[in-house]
Amino acid sequence: MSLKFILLGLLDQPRSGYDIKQIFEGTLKNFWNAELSQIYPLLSKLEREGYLESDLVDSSHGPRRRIYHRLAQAETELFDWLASEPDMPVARIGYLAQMFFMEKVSPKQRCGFLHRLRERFEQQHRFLSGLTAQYPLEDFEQNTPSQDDPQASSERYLARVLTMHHGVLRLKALIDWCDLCLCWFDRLPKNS
Amino acid sequence: MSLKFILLGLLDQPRSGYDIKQIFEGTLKNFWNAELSQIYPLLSKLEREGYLESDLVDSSHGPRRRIYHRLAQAETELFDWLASEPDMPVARIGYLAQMFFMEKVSPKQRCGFLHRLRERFEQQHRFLSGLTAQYPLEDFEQNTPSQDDPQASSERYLARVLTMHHGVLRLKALIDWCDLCLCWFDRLPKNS
DNA sequence: TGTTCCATGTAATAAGTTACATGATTTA
DNA sequence: TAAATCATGTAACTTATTACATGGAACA
Repeated sequence: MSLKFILLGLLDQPRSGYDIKQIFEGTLKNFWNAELSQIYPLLSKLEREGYLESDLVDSSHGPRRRIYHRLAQAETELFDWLASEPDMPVARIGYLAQMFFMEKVSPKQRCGFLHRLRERFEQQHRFLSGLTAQYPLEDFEQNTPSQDDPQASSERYLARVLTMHHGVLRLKALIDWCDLCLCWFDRLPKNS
Repeated sequence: MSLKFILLGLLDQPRSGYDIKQIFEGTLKNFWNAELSQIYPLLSKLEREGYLESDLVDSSHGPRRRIYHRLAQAETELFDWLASEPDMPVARIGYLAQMFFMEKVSPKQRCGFLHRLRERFEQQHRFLSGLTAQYPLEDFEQNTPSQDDPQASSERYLARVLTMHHGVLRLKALIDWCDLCLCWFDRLPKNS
């Protein structure tokens, strides 16, 4: 159900399904993803249900594009979703399921697994750290210049910058956890 | 696909679908969940495919139970899964999707949302902290007594204790993130 | 006698992935 | 001329959720 609201949220300005997929690939992929084969049918369903309208627009450099824009009903339900309870479904963490049974394999395999896991976390952490460095929180300070345009600039994007910080803090904790695991696995006799 | 291996992993001793659901509710729910309506059909599919066998056993206090046990093929594929790459599908974090659009609502609603989120993390963190306290890592030290029984006790469960620590560290980071968000939202003018 | 727990299943629906099909335009 | 990118879709399949159906045993 969340994907519906993500699409409605991204249509704060008119966009095509292809445009939306670019946004998933570029910035949203840290906390959500959707394939074009899921986006296109859902957009047309939302149009049938009265959330959206679309126009076919010729493109200067490719085939015609179907550009969607959102209607009043979309904004109402979007705001309801934002004001409702935090969406926290059951976590499904595949690598932790593997970890749960990891006692079954050799110490060498256990450590190999954790090193590979750590390296992946490390990569994502480096990427997100670099990204957040480009948007310092200090720029959102209230006694900063450019208070003349209350609607534009800084305030509009604070929430989005904070979503990046979520990844940074989370990944740091997961890297620490890998180190904790490697540390304790090493204290076990190597003959099991 | 992970659920298949979780079921195979849990069948290190003979169990029924109902037994397995109890384990999900009790300890696995921190990183996975499955309903009985998913477990029963998958168990019978895995039996058809030659991973499992089952027997109908009368119960002293209720209807007869179908008890599954795993076969050689199950163990082979289970070990392959454990030695393979860490299973890290695209994260789908609904509350972060909400956060991404949170600029659209009032500061009061934003903070309400984050306080509710923080409270949920706090609850889970308290629960898992209490649980890990019952299984101190020090008990797994290699120069500890009871090295006389190498197969039993401590070593067998270290990986499982470490999966709990994953939750503790992760939730601590998420609580810190909520505090960071609340701190920076408070610095914004209250009139938007 | 009603509620909870034990126990196993099916059916319908929703959400997500992979594969397939089509065709224009741009770039190497 | 071949490959990559732009652009929109359908079909088949897998995974997960919710609702439904059944019936015995324990307990209050």
